[in-house]
Amino acid sequence: MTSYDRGMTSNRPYHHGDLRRALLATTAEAIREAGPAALSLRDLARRAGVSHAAPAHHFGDKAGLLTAFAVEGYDLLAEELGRAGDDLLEIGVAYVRFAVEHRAHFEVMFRPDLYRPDDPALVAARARSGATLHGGVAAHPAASAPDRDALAAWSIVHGFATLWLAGALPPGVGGDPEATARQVIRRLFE
Amino acid sequence: MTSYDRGMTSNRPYHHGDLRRALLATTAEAIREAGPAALSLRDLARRAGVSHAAPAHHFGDKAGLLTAFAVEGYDLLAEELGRAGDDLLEIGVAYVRFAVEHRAHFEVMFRPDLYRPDDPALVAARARSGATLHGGVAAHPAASAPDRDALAAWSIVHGFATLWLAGALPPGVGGDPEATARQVIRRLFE
DNA sequence: TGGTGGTCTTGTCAATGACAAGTTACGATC
DNA sequence: GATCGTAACTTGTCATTGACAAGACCACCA
Repeated sequence: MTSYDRGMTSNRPYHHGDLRRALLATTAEAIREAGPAALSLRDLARRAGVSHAAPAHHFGDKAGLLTAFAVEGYDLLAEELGRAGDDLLEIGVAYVRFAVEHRAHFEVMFRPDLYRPDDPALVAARARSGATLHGGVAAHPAASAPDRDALAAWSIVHGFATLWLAGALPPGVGGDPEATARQVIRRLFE
Repeated sequence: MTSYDRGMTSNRPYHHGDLRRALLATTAEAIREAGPAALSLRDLARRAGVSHAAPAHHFGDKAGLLTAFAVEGYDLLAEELGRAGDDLLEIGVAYVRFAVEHRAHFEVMFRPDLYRPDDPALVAARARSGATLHGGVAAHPAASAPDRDALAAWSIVHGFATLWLAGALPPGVGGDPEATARQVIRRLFE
């Protein structure tokens, strides 16, 4: 029970302290529970224990909040991809793992109608994670046509992750997305 | 200019005649303009020239409308995939073409949080298009591991289509999604 | 100590989804 | 071709939401 969980008549301080960060965390939680379509600024405010207009102060409007959320997602993705090293297979697996573990971020990132895709911070963050992915492809020994290979690799991991998150895969596909993804990606290298 | 384009004080008949179909068509139009997030039942009603509560009569609620819209999408997809014949490459191209030409349907179909994925009509329609896709993979000569190959093929075309629709691909990727998709899919068969 | 600006609140408005209750007209049956 | 059942559509209403305006609070620094 943190300070911003208290009711409004309590001794909760007027200033939250770190409302912006708290709202982004709560956004992930709310989206995980009911999808991005059901996200409500007022619900976020209630969860954070602040007034209904507090979120707008930090993000302007709903699109502003989701823009910041997408930036956070692209930064996280770049970090995870970088951690995967130079092996293209492992980078692909890391991409799928990111989608599964940070599904809320992933679901917003590729829905540009929900935020402002032209926002400078967003463009920069997207470029960073794009460079990381493309770098992994270029380092791959079998890269005869880097551009096309990068697109094929990105497509297959993105498609798998998307279908997994949408629950569109048949029940036969087992419970471990990473292991299944590894099988599928390997198909590209045979 | 059909009868339901007239204002409410005109001689527009009380009964629309084919409101259900008209609403589904208008749904595609509205989603193409502003994405599924901005879809409004009342806006659909205004476009169709009926009262704000008319859509609910045919579809129950917003999720009901989108369920019917997704069913329509899966039926269309099965039809287009069937038309592509037995060649796996052409089936994949047809999948991408469907996503681009019917982007509104495609964007709803893979967003189960927007509708009722358990609806019997939807389950049936999804099974139909799934069978068509899987059948194409089984007919492919190089299918050594049909399940994994089907998943890889579905992933790569779905991923490409999704990235294309999201505008996530770098500007270098040209203006013709079908031709680009063909290159990418071929990568699976080399 | 006094101000200055960022943080947050209260109040309000138009728009929306959902629901209830009433009205209109189609079509089957006699 | 009159009657009646029922489907199609309307009007009215309510709680919720996003956005905005105006003001209250408070940390920080001169």
